Amino acid sequence: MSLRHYLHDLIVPALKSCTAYDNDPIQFDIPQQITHGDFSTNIALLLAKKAKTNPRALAQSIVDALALDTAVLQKVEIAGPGFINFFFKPEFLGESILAVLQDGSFFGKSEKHKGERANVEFVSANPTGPLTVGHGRNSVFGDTVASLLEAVGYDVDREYYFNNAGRQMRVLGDSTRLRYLQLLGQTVEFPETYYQGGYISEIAQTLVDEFGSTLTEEPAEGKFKDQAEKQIFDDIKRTLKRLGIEHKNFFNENSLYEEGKIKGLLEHFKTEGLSYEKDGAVWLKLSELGNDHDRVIVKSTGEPTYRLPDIAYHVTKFERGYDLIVDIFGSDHKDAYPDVIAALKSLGYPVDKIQVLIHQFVTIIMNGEVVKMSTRKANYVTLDELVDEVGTDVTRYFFNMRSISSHMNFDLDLAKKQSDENPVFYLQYAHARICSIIRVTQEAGLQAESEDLHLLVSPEEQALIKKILLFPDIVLQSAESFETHKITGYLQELAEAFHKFYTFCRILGTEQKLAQARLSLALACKTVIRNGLSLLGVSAPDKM
RNA sequence: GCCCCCGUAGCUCAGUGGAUAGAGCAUCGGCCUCCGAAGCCGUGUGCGCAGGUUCGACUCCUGCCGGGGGCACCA
Repeated sequence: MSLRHYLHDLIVPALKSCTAYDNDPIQFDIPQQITHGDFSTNIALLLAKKAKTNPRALAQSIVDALALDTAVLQKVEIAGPGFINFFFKPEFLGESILAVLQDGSFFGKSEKHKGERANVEFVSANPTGPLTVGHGRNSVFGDTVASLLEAVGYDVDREYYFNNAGRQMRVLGDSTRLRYLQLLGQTVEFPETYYQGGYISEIAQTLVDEFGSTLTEEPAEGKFKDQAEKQIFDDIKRTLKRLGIEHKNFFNENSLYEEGKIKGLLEHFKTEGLSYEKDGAVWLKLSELGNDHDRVIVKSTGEPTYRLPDIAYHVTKFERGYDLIVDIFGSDHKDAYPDVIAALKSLGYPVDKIQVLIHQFVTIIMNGEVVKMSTRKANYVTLDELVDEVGTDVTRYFFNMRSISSHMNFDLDLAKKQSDENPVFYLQYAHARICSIIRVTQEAGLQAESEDLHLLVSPEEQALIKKILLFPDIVLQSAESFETHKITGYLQELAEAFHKFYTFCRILGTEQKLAQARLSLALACKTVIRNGLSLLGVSAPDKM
């Protein structure tokens, strides 16, 4: 049980005894000043209005009603306008480290959402070219959100939605065909609007190697498209695997047509009076569902627009029984989802189970200039190239350390040149340092013992202990708010607390009982760093 | 014109309506006969502007200014 839970359970009976408390959330802050206690709550300030009394008086009656255990809490005081500040007993905090050592790799996880199933859809790039640095943010963030959800008990399916039909893919096939013909020595014009990337020629070369010149009459949508799709998809999966990302499901949009989902949906909209025909196209009456404009769902050519399969796709997510449906999009997709959600709502689905997470774009800076990226124009930096330059750990850490609502600058030159100064090394160094301490102290015949953890009362020890005990709260908050950067921020603070502990609290040369307790604390810290980095998909090396 | 995101230290960014707004990098200055100096300690007159909401606003609301993205019978 985290310290916050302890305080919550302590204060609720007191609140009920002296206010009209009806399960409002109770906030426990960690004050910036240590003189304001380990935790602080503003509950008296919030409830004073309802109770028609002044906050300090209410705080006093709450404190008077607390069933205090003096072995756990040293002091509870009222401060300022009516804050209630809690001071834990240092010896109790020291002994709490035992739970971390016992839980090991489970520490930080919980079973709050056990029995619930979640679908996290991310990447979902169509197989028209290699993943770019821009896809990196989506990929890494999505995978980490999935890991966080698993850590709080969800059964998570990672899913990749793709479309291997339509105009984009026809152009891809024809681009490959033209490169093939060029490789055979024919002079053909290669349109500017076609895929310009060098990978197209590589695919064409494999066709030359395998089939020679026998494909000159082959249609673009035959072998050319198939081969391009296969090679590109293999490439995408290989890139993702380098980042430790593996999807359980690859959902092909085409299966929605094959299984009649599209047709059924169209008929449903028609019979419900939610669609109509105009100018030879079928429109969805989104204006009646609370959105601004009606939208075309079937073009006058008879081809559906992306909205129709997107709706059908989300219907399958509900049909597959997920309790939580997470969609991770770049900001260019933000105009699409309100239409999809409105349509799903009209179909009677509980759309509050859907969480749409939109990340802002990554701005790539190369040679001091902003690079505008386009797969078609091939002026991108691939995700593979980024991993080549800075490695998996730095890539994953970097994309996770910023809030997704912020635009992100990615200075490639800086990332390459100063990778030694990347914050991820600060954490890994702390971990490697602890591993080294364990090696050296073992050689000196010292073992970690949990008998005397109450001896850990110095400021540096207490600061580190409090950080460590906070980890389960951070994991839960990060998971439920879908914010991976809370983990990276926390780990920075944890590593800082450790490095200070290391500097001021020596183990070797200290009285044996205290030395054993300190070694236990170092071990607990190692456990949390490792667990935290593991959530992020970053390695925790024993040596660097 | 409409919609979304952003504006916090020289730079990159944190900051669930709480008490004296933080970190990393950069600058300058200290600390290794002692468990890893990839570390520690010190060093800074910063919340775009103007109103409003309230006990309290970087945080919520309105307007303005500035930057990014999106507004197709493309996906």
